[in-house]
Amino acid sequence: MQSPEAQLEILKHGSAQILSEAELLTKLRTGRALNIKLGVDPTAPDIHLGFTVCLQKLRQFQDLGHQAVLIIGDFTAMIGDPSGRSKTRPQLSHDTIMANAKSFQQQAFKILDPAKTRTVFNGEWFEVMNFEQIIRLNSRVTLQQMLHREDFRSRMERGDSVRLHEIQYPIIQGWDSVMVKADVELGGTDQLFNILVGRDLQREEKMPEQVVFLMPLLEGLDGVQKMSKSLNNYVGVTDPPAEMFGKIMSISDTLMARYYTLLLGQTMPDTHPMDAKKELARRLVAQYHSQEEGDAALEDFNTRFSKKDLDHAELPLVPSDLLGSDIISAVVAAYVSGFQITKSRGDARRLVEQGSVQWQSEKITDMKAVLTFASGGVLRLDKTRAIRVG
RNA sequence: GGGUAGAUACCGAAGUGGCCAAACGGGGCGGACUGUAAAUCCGCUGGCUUACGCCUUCGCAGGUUCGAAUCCUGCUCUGCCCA
Repeated sequence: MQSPEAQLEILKHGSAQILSEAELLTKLRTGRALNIKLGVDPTAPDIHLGFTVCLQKLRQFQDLGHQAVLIIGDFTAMIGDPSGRSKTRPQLSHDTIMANAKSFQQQAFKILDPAKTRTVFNGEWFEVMNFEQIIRLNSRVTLQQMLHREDFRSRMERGDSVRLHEIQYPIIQGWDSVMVKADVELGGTDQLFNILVGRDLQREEKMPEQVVFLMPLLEGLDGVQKMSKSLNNYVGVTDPPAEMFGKIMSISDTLMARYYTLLLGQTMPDTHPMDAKKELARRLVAQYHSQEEGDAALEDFNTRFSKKDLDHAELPLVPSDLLGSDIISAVVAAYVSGFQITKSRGDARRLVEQGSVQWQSEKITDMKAVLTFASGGVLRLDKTRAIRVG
């Protein structure tokens, strides 16, 4: 095992903030395997690259001989966190959550070492709590403390509602830390407050306090807002190779540098930005699928977009009898059958009108055009999608 | 419980009887230019229609009117102030 000082050096890389390094060093010096906590709410079955930033760090801890404690928030997920502006999150059934948790773990283990991971569900201790215990837990935290939290404060200033149970979230999360005796809690920078509450609770329980270990938040594909499902700017770990590759190719150059450090832990190579981006995309596909699929995705991207050779690209096959003979119906059918995307006829008409649709590399802008979709022909729909007539 | 302001399309926001499928901004999509980058320019952005046009939509349910996002009644939800 590496010296505590060396470990700290390794761990610091890529982190946003550690409270405090001195405390962490002290813990590392004890020489025992530390409990490194990371919590997740299994509200969706798949995870995205944003979350892997923390998972990678956790893996690093494991490689240094520490114990990962992955907390699946089955309890918290079931309540449904209604934060966010407009809609209340649908409450999930226990079955859905457990299914999500299962696929979540599967994906997390693409990064984590299962041998050094303890997975626990927080329903284990919360479901059995009675009201008295809950009140008692609540008595440990002040309202002022909770209201100081940035996102609550700003929501109140904006005049948005904050429901009472939301201010319990930090407490719930903090109690998790007590239950698993966390030495370190990992999280994004937006977790600072929650993790600090964990420290408070641990102190009250006369326990050593956990170190707060924050990772930067990964920006989503738009390059501005943090990667999240609801903003639809994410790359899912389970996205098919071509899609994953394509999404990465669409990011800005600035963002690419960041992805290199946060997702690969490396600096961006000093090549042409486009080559650097292809390399980034290839490696991410390789990591979450396989080396071969990474190479294949790169090759396919090259034929499709760099050489603009749709004829030799891998495209979904759509039987000609589904397409009909008018272009509008064909486009709609191609979206549904090739990509499971529902477009209205108006959408399709717009695409045709605006010159997005091509049949056999010829732009079709006349929506009255009657075409024969011969087998093997390529129908281009938009920038990224095309189908082959089967 | 009392008072008061509000609920408009993906989001923000205008519109307060007909000229409203609803200004404007953002986002999204498409085109040109590119490196599926950035920047810029142009177009589109409820459904059906080649089109004329038709249909559904302005929190929900009723009502007034030739005609309602706009007026009336009730309900639901939210902010703020008071208790």
